[in-house]
Amino acid sequence: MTRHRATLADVARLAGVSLGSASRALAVPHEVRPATLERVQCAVAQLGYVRNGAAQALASRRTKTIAAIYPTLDNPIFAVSIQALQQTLWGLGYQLLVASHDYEPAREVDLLRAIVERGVDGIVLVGTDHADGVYDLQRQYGLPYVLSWAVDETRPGQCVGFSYLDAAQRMANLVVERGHTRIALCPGIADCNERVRARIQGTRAALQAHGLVLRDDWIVERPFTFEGGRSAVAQLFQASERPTALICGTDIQAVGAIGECRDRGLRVPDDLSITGSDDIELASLVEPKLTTVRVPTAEIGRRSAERIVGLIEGRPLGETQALQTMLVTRESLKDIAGLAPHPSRHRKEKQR
Amino acid sequence: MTRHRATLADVARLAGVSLGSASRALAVPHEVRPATLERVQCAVAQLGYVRNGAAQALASRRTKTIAAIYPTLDNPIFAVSIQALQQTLWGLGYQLLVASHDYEPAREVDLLRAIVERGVDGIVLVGTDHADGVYDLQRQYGLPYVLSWAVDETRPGQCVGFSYLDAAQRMANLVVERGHTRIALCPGIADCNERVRARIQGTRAALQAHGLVLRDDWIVERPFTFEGGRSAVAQLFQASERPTALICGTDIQAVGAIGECRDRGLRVPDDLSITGSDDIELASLVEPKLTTVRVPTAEIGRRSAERIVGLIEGRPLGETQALQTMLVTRESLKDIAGLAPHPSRHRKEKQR
DNA sequence: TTGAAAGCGCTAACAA
DNA sequence: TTGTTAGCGCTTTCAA
Repeated sequence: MTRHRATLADVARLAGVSLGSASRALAVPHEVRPATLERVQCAVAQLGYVRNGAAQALASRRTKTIAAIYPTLDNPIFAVSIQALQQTLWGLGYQLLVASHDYEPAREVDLLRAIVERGVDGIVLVGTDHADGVYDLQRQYGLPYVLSWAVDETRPGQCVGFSYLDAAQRMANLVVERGHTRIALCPGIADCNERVRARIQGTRAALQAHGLVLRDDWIVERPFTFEGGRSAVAQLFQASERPTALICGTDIQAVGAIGECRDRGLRVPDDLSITGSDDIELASLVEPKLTTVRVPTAEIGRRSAERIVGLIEGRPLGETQALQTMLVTRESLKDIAGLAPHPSRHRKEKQR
Repeated sequence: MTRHRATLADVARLAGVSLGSASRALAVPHEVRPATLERVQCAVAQLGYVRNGAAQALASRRTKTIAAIYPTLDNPIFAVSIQALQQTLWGLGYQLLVASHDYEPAREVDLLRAIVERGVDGIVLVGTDHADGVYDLQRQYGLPYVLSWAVDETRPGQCVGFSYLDAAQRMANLVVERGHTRIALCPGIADCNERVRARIQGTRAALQAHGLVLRDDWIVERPFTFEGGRSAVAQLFQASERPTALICGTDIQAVGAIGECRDRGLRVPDDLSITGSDDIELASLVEPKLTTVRVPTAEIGRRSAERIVGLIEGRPLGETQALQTMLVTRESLKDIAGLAPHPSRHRKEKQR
């Protein structure tokens, strides 16, 4: 209720110590005499003193704040990761500033500039594909940064993620092993998104290894939304030649695709197998349950927090290594090996 | 690449103007001579000058940052709202600091204290039910705040939300009109959450108005997660007497409940009608599609941003009024009016 | 272990 | 319109 907040000088005065001692009592309590400490603490309580962060930041050159820039905040995969990031940072004594660029590269540069102006100790970005301005700003101001959802050998110690390439290959292998040869891909939108490109590349490689080809007109780039998945199905089914399997870049797209199939009277997986990626909680709640690849969503948030703080506080945590992903097979992917469309094939189905 | 960032003094020196002019050129460009402005801008560009936010905050007593404290960040309803909040704030020239307390009141006080220390211009909270410490801190430091997801006549101009009471009543009315008399409620967890209490109260009132009662053992308090919905169904179906309808507090719980029913071989809505709330995108993608109540999720984020900034900048936006909600009827709620449990009844089913 | 004092980089009041 | 200057509240030498 006082007109202005008590300052540290007020505290020092009331405690009968110097400004320096008061500051130390708060910052390094073990370096002041217990008696001094107590008097300061008492004065703090009495005045309801709360530190002025701006002054502290100005004098110490540390803001104890990390900024994170995401494509969007409302994709569940990012939301879960942000939640873990924030919680971990809080445990480490840092606050989290968030922003989203909605997949617009230019916007990301603007955001970053504003954030640098505002002052943060470190930055967490998503992926490796950023406008030059992003890296320029970082270089210029020597801000520590972590690229989450990424692995990049050229940036040891700055990435936290898993291999999208590997995950895509394994999923494609699984689909092929289940007997599919007419496979479509709804990978997201490749522009400015190396994760989407890795997905395409991995899928293509896996198909080629089996003597199949990933047709260009069956790569349907759509946003990472339910609607994106819906519209991919709509697009694929307006052509005469149709795939038997659709590999989606995210579970969200896959669920949207399933919904669109239902609305069109297509049975999943009988008429179309659909797979997702991420293994969000929803994946096992939809009908049919989704075959997908589990990715370490919360772990990425947690480790990104630890790593950026480690970088800031000069505790390098060693090189990063790719986190593991895991195929989760459920009902949305049908085994059609042995059920050849025309000629019959024979092959053991169970357990491979 | 310079060892330290250029300061405004550097800019002023290079431009051959005073510190004050340089400051004004950046803050109020129309109040300096065009020639001066240009020289400053030129120097800024040449030095790659970026303002020091801490110094600016210290001198001006404004941080251009808003903090928002949410129960969790990964509930889609909050994620969408946060996204809108952040985008709107960015347009108004503010940054967003976020934190989550995981429904622990004590944690919220800690977070708020840390945030106040760090320095923000205003705060956005969720709901009205907060530990005393929260309001104490606010009062003590005179921080402007907005309560989102709330309506409260005692705080004119500080709330942005809709009436949970009204929404709950209307949903309960709908369920009763469809012929249900054995109605269970999975409202969330009431402790420290006035929204959940309003839901219970509204549902109870609606039932009473129809001469029905909301049985205490059919109020199943569960977290706002898929799992919460699952476990509500599990709980209800271990008793011998069973409801014909389950009203869930969120779509997430409703989808979890549907999943649990499926796993137990119960048909929705034939064996159990299920309704949700929020009308998240998923609501129309699950099978059966969810009857729910649409709430203005993004609008709440947007308006909260406008309101908190209005409060800070002394542009009061007038009293807040409750936003509107809308019942959305889909397949998960069965019309059993006219279909008596044993004796058969006849009545037109379609289109009501 | 403590106190004194010099900034940190900027804003804003005031004077010119 | 511009320059000068006194802080904003804290951290951090340096000396005592």
